[in-house]
Amino acid sequence: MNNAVPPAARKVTLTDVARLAGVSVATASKALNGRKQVRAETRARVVEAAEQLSFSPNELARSLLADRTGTVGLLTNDLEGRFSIPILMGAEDAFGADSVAVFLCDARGDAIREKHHVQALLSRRVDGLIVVGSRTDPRPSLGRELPVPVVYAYAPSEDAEDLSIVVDNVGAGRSAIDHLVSTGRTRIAHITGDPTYGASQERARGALAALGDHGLEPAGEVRFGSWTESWGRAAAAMVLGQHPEVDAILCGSDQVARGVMDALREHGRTVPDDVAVMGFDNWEIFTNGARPTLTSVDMNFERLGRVAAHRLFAAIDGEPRSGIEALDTRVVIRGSTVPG
Amino acid sequence: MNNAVPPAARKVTLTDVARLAGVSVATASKALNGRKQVRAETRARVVEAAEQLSFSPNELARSLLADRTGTVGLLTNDLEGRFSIPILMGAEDAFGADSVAVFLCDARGDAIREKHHVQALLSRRVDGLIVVGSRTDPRPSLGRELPVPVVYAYAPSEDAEDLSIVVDNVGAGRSAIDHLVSTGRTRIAHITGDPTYGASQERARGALAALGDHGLEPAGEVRFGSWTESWGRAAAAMVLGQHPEVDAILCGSDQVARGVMDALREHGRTVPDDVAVMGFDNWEIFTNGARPTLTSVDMNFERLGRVAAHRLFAAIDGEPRSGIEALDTRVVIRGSTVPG
DNA sequence: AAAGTGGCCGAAAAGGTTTTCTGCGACGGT
DNA sequence: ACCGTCGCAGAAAACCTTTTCGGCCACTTT
Repeated sequence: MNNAVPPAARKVTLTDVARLAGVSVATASKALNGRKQVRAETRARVVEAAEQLSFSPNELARSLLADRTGTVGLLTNDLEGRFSIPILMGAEDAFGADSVAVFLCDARGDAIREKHHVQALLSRRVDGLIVVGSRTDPRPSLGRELPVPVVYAYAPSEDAEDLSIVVDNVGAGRSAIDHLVSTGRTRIAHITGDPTYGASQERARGALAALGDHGLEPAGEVRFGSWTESWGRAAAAMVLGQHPEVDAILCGSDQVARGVMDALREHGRTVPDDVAVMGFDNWEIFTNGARPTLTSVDMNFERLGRVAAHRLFAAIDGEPRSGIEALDTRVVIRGSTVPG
Repeated sequence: MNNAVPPAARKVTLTDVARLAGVSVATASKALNGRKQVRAETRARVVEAAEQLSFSPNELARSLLADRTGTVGLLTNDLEGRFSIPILMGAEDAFGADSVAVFLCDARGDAIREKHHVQALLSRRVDGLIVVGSRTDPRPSLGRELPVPVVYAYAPSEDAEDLSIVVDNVGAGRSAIDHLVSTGRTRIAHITGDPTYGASQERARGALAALGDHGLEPAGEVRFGSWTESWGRAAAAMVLGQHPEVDAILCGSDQVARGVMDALREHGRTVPDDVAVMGFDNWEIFTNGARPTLTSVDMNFERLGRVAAHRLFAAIDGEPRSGIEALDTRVVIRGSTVPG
């Protein structure tokens, strides 16, 4: 009947344990940490005392000596965002395994606030930082002179000496086209989102390159707009008007794809038989709600977070890297490109 | 040309500052902390020395003395979830203002992992905890004997002695009906999600109560299913078959509402002229993508996070509360209930 | 029996900061 | 000229843990 959560973990210190066990603090410390310099019987007494008092060592004091705190800072810029969260989960996952705690900060895209947070994290002596961007476009470096390693995730640092882990958007565009072509499509249009986003440009570049490799011409220019369903509807209507022969539409995001599918249905085209549709991001609330369910390119954000965390570990352990590491993506095939 | 981020923040300690300023560490400390026991000229010298070395005080050492660390733990159970994130943002927001850092932990719904995380947080001497649930249903308490205050957010604790901040789902159901009735609707159906969720039950209860208050009968039984678009489509078809006179459908979530709107369009009913549609959660990617845009009940999650953070502050400062505090919701009116 | 060996434990320092208390010099008042 | 006061600076303790080093004892070896 011992409580898992101690009644008074507050003030109980190693000194108390030592006193109860009738030994010195030094011995108590060694006993609890498995050092070899202590007799089995003594160790048992100390362990029992510690349990009885539900002793929990003060990590602050421990960190002060070790100058390793076992904490890292996770600096994000859009906590509400579609991208930060899975990355954050992956990182939390990779860290959480061992005894690392994660400080979460949201700078909300404000450079001032970001500097402030970095300072606060440094004063808490984090062992490292992961900086998560909200767009794939390069972002300013935190600087080379930080006392701890930094890994940039999703949005790369402008400084090539920093280490950045990003998604291969060009490759994602290529693999999307490859998939569509492999299902026999040849008259492919591309409707995407905000042209100021690096992601839309890179995906389009990859898609066009792959079309070229297959000896195909795109069905009309790439259509940039916004990352919304309504743009998808509008653009799809335009494509159907100008290129009625179209047999596949690659969409810059799942939301755009939803709009496109709506418009296709209203124009009497069936998916995937008349026209195949495909999105990016594999946001399941969109892909699985669609009729038919939506094929999409998964950006593997969680893996990105995990990789970033591992690279940070390596850097903390003295194995720094630099440059941009692009992770590949994966096509998740559903009903919108291959029949039922 | 001084770098905002110091070249060697790593090892510079108060002792270094004191030496450079030609004073003792005690005086340096007092100078930097604005204590009154130091001459203005001396203070200036210390401050200058600190800046020159870009000194950043070691919070660990400081916390060790103060037994306030200025950190709190945020324990969530679905980091990917729709609910945790805004709550987390609100909390981060409320904390971040001052100099509080947030430890983020995701227990992934596993009680063992949760205990583990609590222990880890306590050993890092957090000043308090916020526990965010993934469903509105009550969850087991962490126990009364924790050495720090705890606030439960979204999912209340089973122990009434704990303090829980939740959303008023019953009130949300009522206000939804009130809105529909105020737009002249009288034949109202309710299609909602998973019946095992407290949220669906409570919203339904509130909706039925409000209907009664207005002297109205619901158009058929409440239809429970799942929180998906496809359920919305299926249920809407059933409602139209059995109650063709229906002039409004209240949906248990925005996703369900999207499905319902799809089905209505396919059955030739226009929204909102023939049938008004309304959702819960005000998830903007769904509400704004819909045609017409979707009226929804906003659960004010961010405010919930902020309130939880403030209550935690109060508790840390010695003003604990207990019981369940329900926050009200707010109807966001869009095109699906009132013509554009 | 003296010297050496090994096992076990405790004293003390270290880590960086804040706070309390003591001390020292200058100054005003008588 | 002496005493008390005041302003300012420094020494030291405190927070909690880990680690190094020295010491003690019992035992083995010659």
